[in-house]
Amino acid sequence: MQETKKESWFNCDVCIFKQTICHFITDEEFESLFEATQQLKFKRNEYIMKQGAKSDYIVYLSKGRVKMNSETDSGKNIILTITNAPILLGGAIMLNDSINIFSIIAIEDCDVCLINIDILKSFIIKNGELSLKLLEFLSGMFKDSIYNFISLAHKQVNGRIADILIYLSKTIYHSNNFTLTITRKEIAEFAGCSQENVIHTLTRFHKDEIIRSEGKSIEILDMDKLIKISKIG
Amino acid sequence: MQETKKESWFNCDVCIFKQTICHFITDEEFESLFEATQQLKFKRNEYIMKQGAKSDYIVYLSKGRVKMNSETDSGKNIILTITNAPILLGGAIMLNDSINIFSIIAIEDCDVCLINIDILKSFIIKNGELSLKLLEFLSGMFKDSIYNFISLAHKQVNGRIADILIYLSKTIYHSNNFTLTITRKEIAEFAGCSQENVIHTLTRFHKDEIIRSEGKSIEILDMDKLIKISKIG
DNA sequence: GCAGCGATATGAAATATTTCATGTTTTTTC
DNA sequence: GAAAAAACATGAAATATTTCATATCGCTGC
Repeated sequence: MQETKKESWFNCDVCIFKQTICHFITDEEFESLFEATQQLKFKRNEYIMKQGAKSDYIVYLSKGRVKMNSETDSGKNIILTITNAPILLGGAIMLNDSINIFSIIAIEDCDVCLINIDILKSFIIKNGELSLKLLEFLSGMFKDSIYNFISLAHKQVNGRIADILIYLSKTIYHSNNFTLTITRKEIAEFAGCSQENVIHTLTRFHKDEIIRSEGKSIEILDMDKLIKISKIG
Repeated sequence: MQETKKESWFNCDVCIFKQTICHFITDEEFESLFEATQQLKFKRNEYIMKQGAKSDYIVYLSKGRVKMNSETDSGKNIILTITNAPILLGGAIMLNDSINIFSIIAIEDCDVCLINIDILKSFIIKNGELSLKLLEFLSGMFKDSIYNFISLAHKQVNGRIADILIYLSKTIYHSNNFTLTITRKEIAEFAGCSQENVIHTLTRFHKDEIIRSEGKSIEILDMDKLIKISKIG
């Protein structure tokens, strides 16, 4: 992890967070927030936010993809959801607790700004409209994790793998033909089943010509069939 | 469901929501919010908020207990969490969407105030500190549902039933000896397994003298053992 | 107070999933 | 470029869970 100088690394001109917040605060106020912000790069599998740790910043993910991960004492993981930049990741502030109940981990190389919560809160207190706007930003990831919860609880493995393939295609990679940036093990953690079961299911979908699966490369051949499997569960 | 006159039903003097919000808004502002608020009573199994419906209010549960429920097209249910009064239930506003992705259903007779979102938002815009306070109120239910998600994903049925018994004892009924206000079927929907599996597990815990189970009456005999089962999963 | 319905309970058979063992392929490190 | 490690793949056995059939108990409605 490499700490960088201000504005010498990320292209702040196209930053959606900056564009949004500058509607509500002055340039001077933005400068004070920016001075307190850390711009960092994370490599795949590095922790952006650590479960169990205290946290006094929120994360603006300007580039890359992350997973929202929960780990048991015995080292078992569950992925609550996966998400794309650009996005604001609230972690603790979202759930009103200073201790993170899950980790946020890079699944690809990521560009991240760590934004000081106390300064941000001081702007929120002065400008209530800002809080509604930030809430708008912060809620997406939780919604997706609730959809995953619902999938996990309602469906058998076929339906869950179908859900995940659809989610990856439509929301993460924006293509029916994509190169995975997560392993089969991570897909299993996302689906709440064993790695062998994921591999068996992907193989069966490949044989049924629903997908074409060649290592990390996945192509959705029959989205309608996949959606049908998702619905059946 | 019975609509009632203002202040002729609930004891508003002890209302935590009123006490809290009156720190941030004037009596006149409170009056205008109150005039737009509906005070309602719900019986067990009545819908306070309906999945798939639009919603322009948030719910203050002043008395009773509710479940946060998701239903599939085929009628299968999952309970994301169960919660006690007094609590503020945000539904859509929490996830920044006007359509509810889950239902809130009474599991006992409930007293509820439906609070107009637009009026509340107009206060938030004027007073940013209020938004932080409301966020504090609104996040608890989601946090509990995330804990349930994590339990569901990490653990086998024994561990999940143990988790639920602990949660009911410590958070819902505040006693090691309680009368259930949910059925075995609802416990199964909360645990994401079959009703027979819940009954088998409760019977086994009864035989192992971890709990005493007599119909709706449950007593936790060995909380340490239950916690151990919860940890093992 | 009784009949009917819903909830609870039990145990066995069927199904879904995990675990295990082993091998192959791909990626990473030196 | 090669060796080692990680990821992927396969199939069978073991385990967890659901489904099914049946019976009993408790609650609701008339």
